[in-house]
Amino acid sequence: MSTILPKSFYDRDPKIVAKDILGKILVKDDLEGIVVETEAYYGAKDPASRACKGKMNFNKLMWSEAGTIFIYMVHSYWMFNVVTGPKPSAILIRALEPNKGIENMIKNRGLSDIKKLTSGPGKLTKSLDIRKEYNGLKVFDKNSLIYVKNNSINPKISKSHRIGVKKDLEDPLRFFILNNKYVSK
DNA sequence: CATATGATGGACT
DNA sequence: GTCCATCATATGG
Repeated sequence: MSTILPKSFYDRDPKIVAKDILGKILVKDDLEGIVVETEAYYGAKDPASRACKGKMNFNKLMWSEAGTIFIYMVHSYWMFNVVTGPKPSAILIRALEPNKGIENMIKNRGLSDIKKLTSGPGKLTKSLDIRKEYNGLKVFDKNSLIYVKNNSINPKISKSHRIGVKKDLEDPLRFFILNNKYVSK
C-alpha cells in the first residue's frame, strides 16, 4: 500500500529531498510516473536559482511552505518544481518513467515515442498536462490533483552537475537513477 | 551515435 | 532588446 509523502518529507534541505524523491511516484489524475531525475535549487547563494535576486512576484512561491508546487516557464515549456526546506529553495523534477496512463500521455504530447514521453523537464509537464494553473497546490495533500506516492523500491542513485545551467555551484546538485533510460541527456 | 543551431514565450533591464 | 532551470531538427561519423 503506497502512502502519500507527508509535508515533513519536503521540509528538508533540497539536496536531501531531491535524492530521496527518486523512485517515488508522481500522480496527476490517472497519470503516474516514477521520478527518475531531479535537481536541487537554493536561494540567494545559488546563481542558477530563480530566487537568487530576491523575492519577486513571479518567484514568491519559493518562499511558501514546503511541498508547494512552483511552476515556471522557460523557453515556452513548463518546469515542475516543489518547494523544500530552508526558504527559498526547491527541487526541479527533470524526468519521469511512465508508469500508468501512458495512452493519455501520448495523447497529451502528440507523440508515440515512449522514450521521449517524459525524459525531460519540459516533456513531462506536457505529457502530464501540467500548466501554471497548478501553481500553489500542495503536493502532500491527498485531495490535491497532484501528489507523490511512496514506493518501496530502493534505486541506485548517481549525481552530477546540473544541466543547462549557466553558472553552476561546485556541488553536484543533479540526482538520477542509474541505468534508467528515461533520464535526460 | 554525436554535436550544433534555431524557435519558443514570459519576465526583466 | 536580452536572458533563460528546453526541445526538435539537421547534419556528420
